[in-house]
Amino acid sequence: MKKTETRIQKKNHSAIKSAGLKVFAQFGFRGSTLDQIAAESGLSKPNILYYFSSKEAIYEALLAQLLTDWLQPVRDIDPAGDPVEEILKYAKHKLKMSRLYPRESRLYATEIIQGAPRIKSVLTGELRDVVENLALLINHWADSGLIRAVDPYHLIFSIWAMTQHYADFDVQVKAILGEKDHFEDAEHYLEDMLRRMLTV
Amino acid sequence: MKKTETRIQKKNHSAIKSAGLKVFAQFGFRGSTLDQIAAESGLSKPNILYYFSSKEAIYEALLAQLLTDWLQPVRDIDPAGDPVEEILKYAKHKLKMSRLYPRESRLYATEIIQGAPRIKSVLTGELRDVVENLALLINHWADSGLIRAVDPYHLIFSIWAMTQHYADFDVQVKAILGEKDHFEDAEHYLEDMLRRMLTV
DNA sequence: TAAGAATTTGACCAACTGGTCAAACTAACG
DNA sequence: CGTTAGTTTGACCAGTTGGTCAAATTCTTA
Repeated sequence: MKKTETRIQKKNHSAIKSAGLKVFAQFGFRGSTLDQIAAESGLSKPNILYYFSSKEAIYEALLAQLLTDWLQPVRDIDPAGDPVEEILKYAKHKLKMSRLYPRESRLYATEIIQGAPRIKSVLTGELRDVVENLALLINHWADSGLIRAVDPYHLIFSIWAMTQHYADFDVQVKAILGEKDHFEDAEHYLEDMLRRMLTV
Repeated sequence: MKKTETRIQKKNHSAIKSAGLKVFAQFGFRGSTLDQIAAESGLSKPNILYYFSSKEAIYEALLAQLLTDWLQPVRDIDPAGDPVEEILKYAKHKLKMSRLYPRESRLYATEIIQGAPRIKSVLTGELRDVVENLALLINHWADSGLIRAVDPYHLIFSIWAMTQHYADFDVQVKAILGEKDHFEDAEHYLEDMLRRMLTV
């Protein structure tokens, strides 16, 4: 039942979302204007509203996409794999997302900081379930003696915090470390930390 | 040369800053309105502008205060103290700030995420210097064999990221862990992590 | 308690906001 | 090529925004 988009629709939908991401990630929902998105996308304001019914619709389309991309890698953790390597794989994946898609990370961060008014139900629903399952798996691994016993929730939080930090606080990191790429060192540190935490 | 504030000035300056903190921390600078701050503080909009020359002036007063409070505990680290305990003391202090002053943390986070347009010079100046000194100290401790050799910058980032996470991502943490206080567990996890990282 | 200083406010303004709409324009396709 | 569906826009609107200002009110202090 999915209407096929025309060539122009495809192009403009994506141009608007791309511009919206740039603007919303920097100013948050209320701080962003349709005029900014219009300027950034190269389309006129009425034209933007021809493709999305409102400013809010653009924002929500971005959030929806984001949440999917966010949750998938958690689900991809293999209960049958090597525990330390699986957690490390996940952490490195998140770090890579911070490097490649810092704006997505910032958009998510501003939404959460503002109290997550539009996605609270996802947080207490899908996200919570996914995290709970992962926590159970980590506890199971610990019980089996495959990793050291740690609080699974705070382990997950620490991975999120550390990886997203490099996207969200990018200017601060760069102010301190300079402009050269610091992700390699970050990955090394993260790996070292997780191995120390998880190795028996 | 500091003009002494009248009783009313003292009261209203602080009421405005308190209201401004609440509003700015949630919506960012551009997303916040003077009307919101007026409503929150119980003062009229023109009255607010009698005490602060502009919306921006309120925001900047808050940021200035924040940066001072932020940097002091780094300076308080004692080079003559026990390295692991000093770092732990600092990390716990930061975590306590996240618990007691989450709005300050969120205000800072939104400013940084938005590219730190008004405090970039502080980041590349004062903050950078303070962090550089701390990094030198940590390296010195490592050279003396008092702690394990770790990248001092990423160590600092990991402390910032993990502690501020509990303030900035509060709704997400609560969505996953429920409403009960989780700071005790967080502190235990943080201490465990740092000891593992730093102990030779 | 009266004068002067400090405080508060209602009315107002120009710029900007998200959004509408009819008309004009362009692409696609038989 | 002509018709129609899809696209784009200029003009416009009502509500909100940060900020001003003169007048009114309240405090302080001699």
